[in-house]
Amino acid sequence: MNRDPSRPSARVASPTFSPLYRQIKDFMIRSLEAGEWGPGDAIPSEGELAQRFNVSQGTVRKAIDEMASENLLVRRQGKGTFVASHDDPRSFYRFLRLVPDSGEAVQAVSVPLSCVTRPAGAEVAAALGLAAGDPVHYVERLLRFGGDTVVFDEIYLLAELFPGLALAQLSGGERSLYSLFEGDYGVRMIRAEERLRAEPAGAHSAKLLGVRAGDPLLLVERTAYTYGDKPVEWRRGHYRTDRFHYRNDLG
Amino acid sequence: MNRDPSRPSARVASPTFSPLYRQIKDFMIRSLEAGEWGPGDAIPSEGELAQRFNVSQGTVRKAIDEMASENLLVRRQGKGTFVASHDDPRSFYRFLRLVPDSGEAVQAVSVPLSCVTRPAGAEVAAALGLAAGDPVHYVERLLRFGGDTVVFDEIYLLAELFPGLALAQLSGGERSLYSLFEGDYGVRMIRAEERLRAEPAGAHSAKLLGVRAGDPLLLVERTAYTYGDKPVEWRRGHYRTDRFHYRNDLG
DNA sequence: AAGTGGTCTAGACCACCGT
DNA sequence: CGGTGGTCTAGACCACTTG
Repeated sequence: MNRDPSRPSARVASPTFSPLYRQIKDFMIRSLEAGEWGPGDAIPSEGELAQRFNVSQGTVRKAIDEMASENLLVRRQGKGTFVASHDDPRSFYRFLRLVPDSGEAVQAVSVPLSCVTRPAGAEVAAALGLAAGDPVHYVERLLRFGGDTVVFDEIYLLAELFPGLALAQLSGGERSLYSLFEGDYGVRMIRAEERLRAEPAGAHSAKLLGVRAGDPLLLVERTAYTYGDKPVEWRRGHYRTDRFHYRNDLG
Repeated sequence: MNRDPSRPSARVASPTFSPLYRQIKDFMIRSLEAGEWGPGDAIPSEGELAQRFNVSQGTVRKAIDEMASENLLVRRQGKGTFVASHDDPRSFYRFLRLVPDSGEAVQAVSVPLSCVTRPAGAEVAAALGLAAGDPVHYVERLLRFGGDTVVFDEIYLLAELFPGLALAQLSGGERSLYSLFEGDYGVRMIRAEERLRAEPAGAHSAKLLGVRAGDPLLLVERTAYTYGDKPVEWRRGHYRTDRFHYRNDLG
């Protein structure tokens, strides 16, 4: 990694200075982005990476530490370090904050209703960094928790990243959508921003969720990003919150 | 810190094993809890702590790293490490996720309406770990953003921790409540859990927020904790979300 | 037993901050 | 300038997992 053996602390002389471990981290993120290591795979051991980059193990360690804290990698003592995957139950509920008011968590089941490709409207285009009219997939689906229909989602996806997406493939049922996107299209959701509001139920939402039009619903708008902070999905979720609530921890 | 100089990696032989840096962290948290270092104060330098605990600087560093990532301490390069404070603008908005839909953040102003002491109801007692009937302070207040009244809060506080709390002291205006609690009563809020729902506005909320009864509001119930995960505050916030929204990042 | 991540040390130098 | 945190090294040993 551009090191001069004669000066242990030498760094790349560059206008945009950054510490060694961060350069290594960036390099590794680029490797993830390029698909060199796929979700669930083990990456090389710390020792091997240290040799490869010609730095000490502690420096590699610090790079991996940061990536693990950003949920890009998962460390498992005695086994190795692995690329995070939405299949892993550990990171399964990272993007679903809805929990039942009382009692144990029930498995969420996704019920896709429709899937079409159409030109993006102004709002969707802005959220996804597209021009109005660019093609997006539009998916409607419900989320059920043991018989209760709790969420109605309207989901917009960059069409170019999900070629041929159709209703049939979305019927994974218990598999999360992000797990499916990751496995079938190699698109990994890294982080998301959500905006929450209260809204009166529209006629369509009310019917699907079994409430009266005008009843209060929790509106959750989400933009999800892959590597490189590229927005890939925008969704509008309508949540029924009489028996479930959205849980958030302020650390 | 119970080390044996003849064995560099020696640890305390104890049934509840934990690494050295974690023991040091726990010790420092107890020091914070005991008020040895107050909010805003500088703690001793890494080198001095290393000497005091008879460990290497790297070990102290790792303890401090964790505490900094939990927002208990704040590092400032070249200056030192400081006890986090709600006065610090950096951690000012850590517990307020409400932001205007568009445009820049406006300073929030707190308008206290009432402050009384009364016995806790069942729900409040459960949230605060009290017996029903134990005394709590009950505070009503509004949150205004540049003329807009956006939030109506009903706040319950452990009475024993805030002796003599009265309406007059709450009129800090631009100071956050948590900053006031920390400065006037030495009670520092460390973390909080929130539960979000949509609710129809009640008559009281509707009047205060300038909406019609039955209009959808965002209901935010929060339990806030001090050191030792001790619940200290429970509040129910009614948020008007037509021009503001609750922002959440899923990392 | 071999391989991995996790902890700990001792010491060096760098970057930033105040005086 | 001296003091602080920030980076980096080289090497040791511990704890966990697998064969």
